[in-house]
Amino acid sequence: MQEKITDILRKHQLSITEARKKILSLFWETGNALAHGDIEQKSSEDFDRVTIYRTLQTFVEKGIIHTIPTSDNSVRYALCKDECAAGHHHDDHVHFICDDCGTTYCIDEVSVPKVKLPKGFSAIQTDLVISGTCNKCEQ
Amino acid sequence: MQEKITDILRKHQLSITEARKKILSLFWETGNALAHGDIEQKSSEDFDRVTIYRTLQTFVEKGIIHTIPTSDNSVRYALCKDECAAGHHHDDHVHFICDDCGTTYCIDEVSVPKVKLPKGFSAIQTDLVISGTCNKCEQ
DNA sequence: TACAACAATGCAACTTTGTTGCAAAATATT
DNA sequence: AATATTTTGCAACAAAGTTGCATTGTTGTA
Repeated sequence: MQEKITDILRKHQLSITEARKKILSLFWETGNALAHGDIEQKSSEDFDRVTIYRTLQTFVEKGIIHTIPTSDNSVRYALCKDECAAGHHHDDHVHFICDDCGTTYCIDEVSVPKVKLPKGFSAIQTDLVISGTCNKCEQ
Repeated sequence: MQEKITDILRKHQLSITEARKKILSLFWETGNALAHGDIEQKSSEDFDRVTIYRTLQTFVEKGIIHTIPTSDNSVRYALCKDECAAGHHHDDHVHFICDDCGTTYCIDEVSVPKVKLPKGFSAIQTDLVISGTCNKCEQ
């Protein structure tokens, strides 16, 4: 586990620090997406708020995590798959946000369908975000 | 024009005030989506910041405008079509955000494709947001 | 039209969220 | 182990969003 974490950091040419190891392992443990606030709650005793901001920013730039757009002004982050490289994210899976429990899922098995745009519009990034009830909150 | 604006407000059982008329007409004039900041810039001399927050909130609740999720922590708002009612938004069109000029478009002619979700997940709202270059910034 | 009831606004104060510069501490490099 | 480089924490700040309350504006009714 710790081995895997440090491996990822090393692969992306980042120095191994406590903050980065902790935050990265939070993503691995939960499996789901995390907002800045989530991380702050789970590690505010260990790290300064500023460190979390900077760490997340670094991870996004290096292609370790990607952002998920939401309607409620709270960007969430989730682990990227291996194909993501620095500055070039290739996350074409669907994101699901549960209205009940607030959990954000990466639905890897469903990919975002291609869409034809009007003349003059060219797509670089496509995000499909679905909200509703997740499999834990159903019934 | 002014007639149309007051009509919309009346239809949604909202009292006709200067702030609401002004903000609603801003949406009609630009045609595109607006962030809170955009509105504040265009009317900060006329209204207090708080009034804009509350007006936007009211409009969303009444189904006059809808929010568009973005990855950069800046919720944008756009006019709803007639099918939207209080608390029940039915916007199934695609949203496009230009990386160059920042303009947010509602692409009404393209509708969001239906997506099959894993067992236990049920969708209530689906948002498809595409970023790239718009028809004014191309070439 | 004037009046009362109600709703919306502005103001002030506050909370939350995010940013920046710089010295101290930790990490990497030799 | 010593130096160069990076990262972190702190403080101070800027921006974004919220809340309570007195004042103003709007609506419905007489």
